[in-house]
Amino acid sequence: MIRMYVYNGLPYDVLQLFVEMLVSGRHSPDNFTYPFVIKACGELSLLSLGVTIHGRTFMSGFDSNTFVQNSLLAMYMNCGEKEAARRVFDAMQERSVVSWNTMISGYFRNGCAEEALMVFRWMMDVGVEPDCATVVSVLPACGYLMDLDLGRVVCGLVEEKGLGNKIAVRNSLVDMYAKCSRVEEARVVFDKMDERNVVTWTTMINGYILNGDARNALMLCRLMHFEGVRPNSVTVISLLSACASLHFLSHGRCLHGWAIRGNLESDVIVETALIDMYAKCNYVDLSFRVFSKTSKKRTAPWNAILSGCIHNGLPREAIELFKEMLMEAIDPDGATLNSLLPAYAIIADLQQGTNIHGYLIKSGFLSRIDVATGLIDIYSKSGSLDSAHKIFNGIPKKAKDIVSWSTIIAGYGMHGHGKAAVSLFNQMDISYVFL
DNA sequence: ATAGGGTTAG
Repeated sequence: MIRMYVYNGLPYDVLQLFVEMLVSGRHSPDNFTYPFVIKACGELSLLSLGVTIHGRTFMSGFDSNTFVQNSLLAMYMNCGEKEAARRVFDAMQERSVVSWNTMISGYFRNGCAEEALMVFRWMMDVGVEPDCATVVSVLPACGYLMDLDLGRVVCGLVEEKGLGNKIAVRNSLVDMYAKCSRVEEARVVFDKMDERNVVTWTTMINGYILNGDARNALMLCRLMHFEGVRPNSVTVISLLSACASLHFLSHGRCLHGWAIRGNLESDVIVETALIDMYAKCNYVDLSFRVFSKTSKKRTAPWNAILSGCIHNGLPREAIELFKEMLMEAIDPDGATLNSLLPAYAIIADLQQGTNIHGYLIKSGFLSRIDVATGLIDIYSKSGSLDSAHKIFNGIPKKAKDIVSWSTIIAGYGMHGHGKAAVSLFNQMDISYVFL
């Protein structure tokens, strides 16, 4: 019964049934029950319940069962508790390949790519035989860290051990090469595949875009269409960004059509990408048309329309939209402000600049270096070099970066204070220049 | 019977 709920994706019902089982007291859970229940806790990110059940497995002696331990590893990793997972892993007497794979993918998903590679190397050192899941867990970490050498080692393992039969394994190889800036090698793997799915095509298309080759990305789009593979929302988003960077309006409109036919256009991320594409093609009216149909409960489409207004020389509209956004109680984020602040720098109105300064203090966004830099630019373009310098001085010394220095120096320069600009330039840590 | 496994915007 519990298994049926797991297979049908009903983790909450799994837990309910487990509680009923405990309350009735007629049956006690065993080493087959616990993995299902622990998995349900992980899926729902119910850490405290997971810890309680971990305690129960300990009391009943099932915590030495490898299946139970592996499900605990996965549960802790799903809840972001990598230290707890590591403690379970370290205490394990017997580790299966699943234990190692869970640690590798768990570390990577929790933002610890280095640890993921460390576990993989450790696994190889102790002579554990890798499988398909090992490969698809370790390759994203290689790509993220651009560790091409290790990526090639894994590629060698795939050939040597014959792990390349699954499409997912080849897909992750394509992605790894593309992320390591080896788009030609990615293409070699791609061309050698005798079976490809929508993820394969999307990964290769995205690989070209990542490497600044939007034209080849769009070329591949034709081939994909020709082979009868239907794009999903990820594919459409990648292709829209290619159209945006090339200002290919007609191709972008065609993709908009694909999105509508594929029922993808109500996906917020797709809507956001459409708004962005139309704006970058300088058709912000079309961006507004898409924006008017979005749910407006999410931050992303607002950010896209704000930056679209700036791109199309509409700073006042951007400011109005931001006010509307606050009225609708949508939470702005760092990206919202990075899109908005240039609007104030363009209109160069000191009063309005002071108003937004107040908002940045109240909201706490001023502690972000990029936001503070945006405000320096607003003040210097509005003619208040004093205020600009005060903001600049407010940034801790070691947090100052090349952008904040350039902004304040440009401020002095544009007001004809050449000497002050040069003096500031000389105060700047010269190592920035070479970064 | 039970555990792990690919691509995602601003």
